[in-house]
Amino acid sequence: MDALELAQRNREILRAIINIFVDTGEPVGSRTLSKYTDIALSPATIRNIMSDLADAGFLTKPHISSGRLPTDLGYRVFVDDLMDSHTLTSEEQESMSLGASAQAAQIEQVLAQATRILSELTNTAGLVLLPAGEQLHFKHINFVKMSEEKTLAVIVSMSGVVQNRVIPTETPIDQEELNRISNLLNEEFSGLALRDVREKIIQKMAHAREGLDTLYRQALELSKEALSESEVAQEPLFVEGASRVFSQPDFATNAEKLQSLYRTFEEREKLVRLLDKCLGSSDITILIGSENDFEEMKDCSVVAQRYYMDDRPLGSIGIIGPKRMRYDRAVSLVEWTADSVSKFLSSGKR
Amino acid sequence: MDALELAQRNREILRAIINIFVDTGEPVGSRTLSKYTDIALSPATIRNIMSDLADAGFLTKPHISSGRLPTDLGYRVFVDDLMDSHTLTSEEQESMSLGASAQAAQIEQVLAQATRILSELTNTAGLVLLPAGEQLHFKHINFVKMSEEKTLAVIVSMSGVVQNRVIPTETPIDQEELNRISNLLNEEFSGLALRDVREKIIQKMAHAREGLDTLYRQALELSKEALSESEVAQEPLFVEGASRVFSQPDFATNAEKLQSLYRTFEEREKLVRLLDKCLGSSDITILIGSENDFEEMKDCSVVAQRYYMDDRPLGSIGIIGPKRMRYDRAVSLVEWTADSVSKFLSSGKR
DNA sequence: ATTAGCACTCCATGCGCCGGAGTGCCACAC
DNA sequence: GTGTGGCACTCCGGCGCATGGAGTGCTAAT
Repeated sequence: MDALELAQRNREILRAIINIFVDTGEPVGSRTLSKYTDIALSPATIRNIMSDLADAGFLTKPHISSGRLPTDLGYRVFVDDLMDSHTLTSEEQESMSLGASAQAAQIEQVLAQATRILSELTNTAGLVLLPAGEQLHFKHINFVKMSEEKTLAVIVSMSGVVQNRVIPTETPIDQEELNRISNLLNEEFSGLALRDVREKIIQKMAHAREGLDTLYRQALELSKEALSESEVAQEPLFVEGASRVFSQPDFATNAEKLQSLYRTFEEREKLVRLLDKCLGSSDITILIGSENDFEEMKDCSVVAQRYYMDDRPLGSIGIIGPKRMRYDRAVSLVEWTADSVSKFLSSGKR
Repeated sequence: MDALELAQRNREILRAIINIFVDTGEPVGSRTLSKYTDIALSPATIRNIMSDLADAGFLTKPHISSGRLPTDLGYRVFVDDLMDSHTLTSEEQESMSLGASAQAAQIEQVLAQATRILSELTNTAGLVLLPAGEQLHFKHINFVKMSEEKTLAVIVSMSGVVQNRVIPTETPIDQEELNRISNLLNEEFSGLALRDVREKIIQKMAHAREGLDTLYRQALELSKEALSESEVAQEPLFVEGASRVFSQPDFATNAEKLQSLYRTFEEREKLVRLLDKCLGSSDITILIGSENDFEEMKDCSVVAQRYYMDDRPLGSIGIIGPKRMRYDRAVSLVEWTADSVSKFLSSGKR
């Protein structure tokens, strides 16, 4: 029998073991299994099967004479093949309704709220990657003279994300002129992807070096600076409820791991990378344990999904929690959240 | 002998005990004290003095037969009267130089960087309260039409803080008109404190209900919404290096306390309140243990100081760490940081 | 007033013991 | 050959106990 096409019975047992382990956190023994499930087999038989499953790499045991628990691979086949799909209670669905209060809110606040709720419902850390870089489309730009040497650029994207950047200016430009420049740019670039705007600007600047009037050249100069890719000011990620992960019994014991986990959450950079990976796939992404490539998160899993504005993917939203989690619930809730957010952001406005 | 005017010798011993305890984290015994300090007294004598200091409320002991450690009150007299002032190394001073790279940065980034460095140098959590509310002065406002029902207001303050807010609009206003409104407001209100702007608007609206032309009335209407106090969108606080606090040996053992500490740092609201309290005093503020009124932070101390822009206090910057900290260093570093930031923000621009 | 000495307390550590849970394997039954 | 009962073995975790070290408080002597 091939490892991947397990006999139905073996699959059943693997499923039961994972369900119990997720519930209790204790390694599962053969007696427990024969007693507390409807599997009509003796412990001895179950032991044999468990041994097979262990040989196939789906189960492991912390000590030579203890019960079994799933490996990353075990979890993987579980989520891929064995998992029941979880249906959300109507309460759960309702608590995610981004109604009323969100109506007059900025996109950031809506996303933050959705993430907070997601974190609460799953008892894990909620994450959301904000629209940035490639995903942004130009809506409006505005320059404010802060001092003789500094100009502030405020860029509003179609999705409602606002970015600011300070631009050092060698020759002072007065506010009047800045206003005219803003108008010029707003007419010309409205609706384009930021990257296209960048390209266009560079093209124009290269194309007609002198032919343009000074105002227009200044406009290009400024906007090039304002839109430069490097060093985005905004933090592109919100994290909500990280403490929920820290206090999971799976971690709370191990001070070492705990610390590197803190730091990972604090630096955020690795979290960004994980969510960014999810942004690449239209399906829900599940990364189990070492499947995310960060050593210090090898006991964590990520479940994340893209959200959209009018069918254009903007960013991703999801959770990170202990490997031992209710994947069925997590998947449903993340999907539901991403859906709710997408609906909210898209034209119908719910 | 009054408790508050201790004999010089007793003060010396209290100082020594606190210094040693801060160093080692272990309760200090009489033998240690007579051995490792230049106090020329026998352990027995020291025991008597320690007993006096304990009676006066400056020392306590975790167990009946263990060494002594300072109470909150003990720390208090220490920082008020006994502490040597710490002089920063030139390295420390230099690492806080907010030079070059910060030149083209927004105020938020400068503050964040200063806080990060402060956190590193003190090995505690760095906090900074951003300018908000009362502290902000109107520089520039700008409206962007997001959709038929939503207008985005972008408010830039003199200090360079940018705030956004979404305003629901019942009757759509087109961008042209919004631009004119922006210009109107910018001319009228430039330089005023936001609160004064608010007041002025309300006055004007009450004063001449009908006499005004529609554009002007719309302008007032919109700006009133945009400047409304309630629910500031921005998070008014940055926290850097919170993990440094979590991993202090003083906490790492106690899972209970640790958890409520996580949450406190995550909610941030209490931290905001603490820093806000510091904003009220021109002196450096030190809150030891229960002196901050939050149960879950009774093992933490706060050291914070205001920072200024051109002699106007904008916000406060400081640290929060375990009660058992090097107060002398903390004070010097916080003062130095607040100073550096103030200098940076003020007219000379360093 | 200071100090030496002594009895006492308390904590942390190490050790041995034991019970419980579980495995692996062997031999037996169907 | 597939499933099962039985048995020996392993390992963890909790408990009791002894021990040593650090430190105090008190008393009596200087």
